[in-house]
Amino acid sequence: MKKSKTNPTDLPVAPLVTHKKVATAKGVNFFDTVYKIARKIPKGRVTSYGAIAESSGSRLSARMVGWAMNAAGSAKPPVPAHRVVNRNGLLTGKHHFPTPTAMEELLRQEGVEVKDDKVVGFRELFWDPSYPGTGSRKK
DNA sequence: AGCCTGACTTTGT
DNA sequence: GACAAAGCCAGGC
Repeated sequence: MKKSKTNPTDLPVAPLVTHKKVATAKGVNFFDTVYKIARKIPKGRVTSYGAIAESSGSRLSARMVGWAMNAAGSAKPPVPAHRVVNRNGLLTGKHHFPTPTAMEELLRQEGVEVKDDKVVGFRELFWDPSYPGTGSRKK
């Protein structure tokens, strides 16, 4: 039971990038999908690339999510990439931020405690785009 | 046009 | 429990 995208909330399609043709020649922008989901992440909550990837269509493409985030810096509206961490709750992408501390700083501002580059209580703060109500992990 | 890398994840040994 | 390999898609060279 993981075939349908299950978009409980029919959110408007992202305006996507204008000045650039943003990848994907297939019609559906993987990036756009990722941005859409990433923007849905509630404040003070975090999610994993795999969760986004799964909601995007395939969790196998978790890497692409990270790649998309890389482009997210130029995406509008800005994507809260700081709320996206790896499955370990580790801020793997912090090095890609303008500053190596920007990510954890942002998380702390939202009430997320970060210890040793990893989210404290990640399991509790984890927000699954497919199960926003329960907020629990599928696993 | 082809090869390599990349902010991940899962499974197997 | 740790290490290695495979799979996904896209971008850069």
